Amino acid sequence: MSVLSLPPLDLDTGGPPEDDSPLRSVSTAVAVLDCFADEAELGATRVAARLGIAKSTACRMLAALATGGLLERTGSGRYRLGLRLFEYGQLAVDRLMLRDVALPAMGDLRELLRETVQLGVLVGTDVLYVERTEAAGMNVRFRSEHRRNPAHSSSTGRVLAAADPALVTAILERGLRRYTPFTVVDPLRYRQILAQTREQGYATSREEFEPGWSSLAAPITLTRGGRPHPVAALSVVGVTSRVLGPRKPAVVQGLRRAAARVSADLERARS
Amino acid sequence: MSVLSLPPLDLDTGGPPEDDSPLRSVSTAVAVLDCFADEAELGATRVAARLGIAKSTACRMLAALATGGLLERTGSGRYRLGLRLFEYGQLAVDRLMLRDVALPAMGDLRELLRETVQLGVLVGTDVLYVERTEAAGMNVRFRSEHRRNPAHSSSTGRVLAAADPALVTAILERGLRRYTPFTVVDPLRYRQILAQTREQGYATSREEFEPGWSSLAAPITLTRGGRPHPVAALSVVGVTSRVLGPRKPAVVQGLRRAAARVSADLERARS
DNA sequence: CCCCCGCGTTCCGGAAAGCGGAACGCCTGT
DNA sequence: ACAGGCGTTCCGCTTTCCGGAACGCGGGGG
Repeated sequence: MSVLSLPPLDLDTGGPPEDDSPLRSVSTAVAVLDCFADEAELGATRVAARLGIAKSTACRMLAALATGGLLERTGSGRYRLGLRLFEYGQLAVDRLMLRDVALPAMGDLRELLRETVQLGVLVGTDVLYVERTEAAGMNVRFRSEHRRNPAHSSSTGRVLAAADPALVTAILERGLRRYTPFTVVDPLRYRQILAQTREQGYATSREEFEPGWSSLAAPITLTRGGRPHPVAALSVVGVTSRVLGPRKPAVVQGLRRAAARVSADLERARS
Repeated sequence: MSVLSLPPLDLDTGGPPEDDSPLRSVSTAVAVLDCFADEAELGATRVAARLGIAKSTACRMLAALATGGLLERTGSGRYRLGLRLFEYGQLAVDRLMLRDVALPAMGDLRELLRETVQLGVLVGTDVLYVERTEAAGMNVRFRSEHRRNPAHSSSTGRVLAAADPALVTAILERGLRRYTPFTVVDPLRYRQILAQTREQGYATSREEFEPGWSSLAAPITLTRGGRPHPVAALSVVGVTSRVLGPRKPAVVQGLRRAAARVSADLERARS
């Protein structure tokens, strides 16, 4: 089912050892970390092979990262991502002062619509979801393969791109990859959709990333320099007939109200 | 109220530039990251001052970490923790195959007791909570200052230390710091409590970390080498009278059942 | 309005640090 | 028992990185 939705794969991992920057050791250390995005456990030999560096170098990198707490040793001498990364990651999100502000509105919206509600921000040309409240009764916290989306095929990405011409350029340069038969891959059509998004104040994505699933998104804005500027987006995702069918007006209304509420609360929180 | 509960502060940050390891640049890069545990935004000058390194060095470190995505540039030329850290952190927790397995049981337990339920693991001599379901109706996701606890004063830490003599040694070496008038700081009494924890199969902490709040914890075990070995713990935290008063037997029973269920599910998941 | 201070960044030479190749134990699977 | 693979260590050469000083800029005070 979700075999189609392979994660977009990080840029330039697995290729040559990396180059374009000072501090070569730090760059390779980051590249080593990146190796663990794909595999849960790695040893020095695997890492050395993937990055094209000497085994001894890989071993030192792993050891250094482990003493720093970014990696942990598993019993068998291999390594995995360390829990200190979890702490740092939580701090990174906390400091956006976004999740805490948005959670109440997200909970209410989920209750109102009985659908999954997501809070997404932009990272590069991808959308990263920093919080999600699941629709169904039970908590199935979102798994890694659904934590990041290409911006062009998600409603969240569109609502953010609609107000950012530079981002649109970057997205088009990267190319509109097709994920389903419905994915919009024509640049002209994509720009039309963005224009429509600007007019409406919300965006939709009809089964453009995963068959059967659609989403709507509304921007969370922050007033910068007099004009409201989107910094994140709230989105509702669900089975197409449930979110884009007869209930669509209700979904849109609830979504826009929730996004407006979060925007106001965020404005207040950033005193 | 929570002024007492200062986070335990990471080891060896803010001192000399770090030393005991090969790969000096990587070590200092990690030290640079650590600087951001305390402050949300930092520039080259501040970092250089904190670590006792040259300003130029700090600048290169920041730039390298930023190109790696571990840091992000804020508008004014300063830096903050990057969202890639959030991704790595989520991956690190996902790969424990713990949170997903535990969430259903945690939700049920919260419904049953109407109290906050936590899932904690050990990192060094601290307890790190990787998931928490809040008691009250609404989601106030746990803030950074309550995401990490010293192991000696928390029920979770005791349930984990009860089965790990080496950990007890480490905890005692570090010292039993006092947080409230009720914190157990006598090593002998601490060992007695651990013995009692071993007998009972669960641990308690009566206002030993924050006045008014107490907790109970039960171990999540994994059979390794024939014997069950605790790898995490479920805990219930609430106002003392509500969790250690007349309801205590019910809390203990629910907690133990939930922990047993998670242990069984975890055993099954690690096929 | 201009100046000055402080910041982040860049440049450069000396020198220490890290890279790679090969050798060493250890565990596993046969 | 043996052999293959792993993570780790050692060592010399060379590369890369550190620190100090200079640069450009932006903001706040005179």
